[in-house]
Amino acid sequence: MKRPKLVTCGLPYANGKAHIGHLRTYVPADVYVRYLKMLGEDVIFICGSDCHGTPIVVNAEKEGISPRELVDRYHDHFQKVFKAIDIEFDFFGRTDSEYHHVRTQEFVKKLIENGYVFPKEIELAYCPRCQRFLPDRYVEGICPYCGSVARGDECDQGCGRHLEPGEIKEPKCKICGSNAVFRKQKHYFFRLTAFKDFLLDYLENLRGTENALNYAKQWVKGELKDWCITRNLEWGVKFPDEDLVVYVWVDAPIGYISFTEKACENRCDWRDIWINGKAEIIHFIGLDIVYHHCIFWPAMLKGANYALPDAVVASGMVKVEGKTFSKSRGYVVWVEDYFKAGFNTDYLRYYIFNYTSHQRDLNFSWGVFRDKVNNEIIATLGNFLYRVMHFAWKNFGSVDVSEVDEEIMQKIEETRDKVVKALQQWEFKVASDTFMELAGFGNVYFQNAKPWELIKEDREKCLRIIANCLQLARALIIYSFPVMPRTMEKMGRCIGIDVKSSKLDDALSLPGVVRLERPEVPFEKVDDRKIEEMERLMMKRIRRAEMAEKGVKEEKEIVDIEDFKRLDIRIGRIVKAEKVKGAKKLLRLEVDIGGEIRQLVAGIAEDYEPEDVVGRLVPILVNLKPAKIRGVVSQGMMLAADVDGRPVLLHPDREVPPGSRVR
RNA sequence: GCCGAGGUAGCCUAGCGGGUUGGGGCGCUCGACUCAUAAUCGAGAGGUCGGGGGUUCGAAUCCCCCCCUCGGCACCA
Repeated sequence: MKRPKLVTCGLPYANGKAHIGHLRTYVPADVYVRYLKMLGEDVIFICGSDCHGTPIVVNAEKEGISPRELVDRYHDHFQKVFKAIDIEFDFFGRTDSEYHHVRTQEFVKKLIENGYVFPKEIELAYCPRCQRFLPDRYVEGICPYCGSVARGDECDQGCGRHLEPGEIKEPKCKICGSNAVFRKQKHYFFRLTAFKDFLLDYLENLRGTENALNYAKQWVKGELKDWCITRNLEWGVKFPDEDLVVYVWVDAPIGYISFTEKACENRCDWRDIWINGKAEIIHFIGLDIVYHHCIFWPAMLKGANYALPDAVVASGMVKVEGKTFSKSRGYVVWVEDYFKAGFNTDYLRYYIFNYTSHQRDLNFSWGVFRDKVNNEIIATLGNFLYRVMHFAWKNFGSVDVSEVDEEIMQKIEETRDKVVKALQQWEFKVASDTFMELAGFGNVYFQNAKPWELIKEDREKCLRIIANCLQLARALIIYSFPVMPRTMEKMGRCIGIDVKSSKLDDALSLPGVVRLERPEVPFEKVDDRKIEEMERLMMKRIRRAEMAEKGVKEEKEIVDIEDFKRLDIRIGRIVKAEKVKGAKKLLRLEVDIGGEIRQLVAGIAEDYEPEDVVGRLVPILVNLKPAKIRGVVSQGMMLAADVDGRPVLLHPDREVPPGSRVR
């Protein structure tokens, strides 16, 4: 009997909508689990909402609702999303439920009992008006080193230094804006430092993706610090005998245990998995939470006498159209957007699973999405399935597939072996490329065998060819089912396979007589107009975010033509340019504005060299009140486009005399 | 700044215990075919292997320096 497996996904934080970054972890995990099941493994797949923590409390407050109401909303949302995209957890729980609190408290008590938790007085920012202690990200003040505006724990806009509690000057509460004070308070710490040797040893044997393991090993070799595991909040799991809750990163991973308990009800004993170590535990996470899963979590488990994870599989981060994923800057693809577009959900599953190595960053692009769907899924895989099934149905109706060429069976078996091997190495792109290659092989075979000619001359021979092709099609449907379950279930029906209950090895056995139904077209093409629409939606979102960030209003107030006429704008020719001493952004320009040479200062030195601009025609606002900049008098202003804060020079469509008016 | 991952043709990538002309896929060009969703099949063009230096008879592959991208840096999920 093989060791059963428990597969988990990093818990989505119930504070925002599902986006493509979430799917980057969940889709491959789901596909992996489906393959395991088709390999006959006993596997439990769990996940759930992470419901605690400060941001949820603060956001709920902002909206004037309770944290639970906020969590309800996103918990439901995620469940709907997962259902819609065929991510099938055996259990999807939530960390604000009773059973999870019970499990967490028991866990923490065990840590205390084993001597791994100790109290310590620390100084924390406290807002007298809100009457509460403030997490660092809700404290704003002045950096004692450089004088910039800084947040509680780091001078994020200035010198970048890490700030210790109590260091920041003039602390203010970011929520209500009033002055904060520092107060001492007793908190509890987890003795992470006691686990250094254990972790070094453990990480040597932990399996998973290298990006996670190397990163964790490096951290542990350095200095570990004990870890504060309590917070001043009402919302969360109560810390035993204190008016504090446990830190969300303590209780969230314990969700893996409490959700397993629920998933195991009437099925198995969760203790076999989490206490007795009888199952293999595999965590799928995003690269951003490696620290918690490879360091905190194993130490906690060890400290509380639980079983340890066997593998941590970390997915790379998602970029959007080449830019760093950012909700606030608009570089985000919500799963809802995708649903609204009405695309087959299997496309997105394939795209995410196949786009690049699981460990690498995935650069989401609607254009690439369209190409992959139209050229790979449809042209290669879909076309092979359809041309074979359609040909067989139209010409024969039923085909005896009790005998298939050795060459074909070998190819099918090779493909299975390669897929399985790739999965074991978490090389998901390789796994899916492998069955796509089989589809390519099928197309070549069909093309070379020319059954459409044979049917006229040698019906028997044609039938043998088609039997071979049908066996290839069966294999393809089975092998690609975990990635594209919805479509492959449909295609399976046309060819008489119940894929849902199939095993991978079924592709290696012969079905006998296959009765064909009129095949459905497996996939609809992705339309360019739809893609353009999605791109426009994203551009709109990005632009709106940029506006909001810069604080620029959509349009300035309406002005009279007379107001505009007051501005004297002319085309001038730059006749001389040099850098302003001591200023890296400034150039001193001499500009011919039509019989008169003006001196002005322009902030373009970071983007243009003096010799690049001499001779150029540029628009100049000549009646601007003169100003002294860095000791140099500027009699006017050169106009330029502002692109992300960088100047881009403007010039007339054709040569015009200096002094020409702009109106 | 520190740590990790990465930088190979327009895009996705293989190769990285050094060794015959750096593989594959998409796109592109040309040709073939028509069973099939203008799908398929064949051929071809396209690369200073991030930059520079070094080791070597020989480097994408080893060493040094630099540049760029992404993630993390713990009381922030």
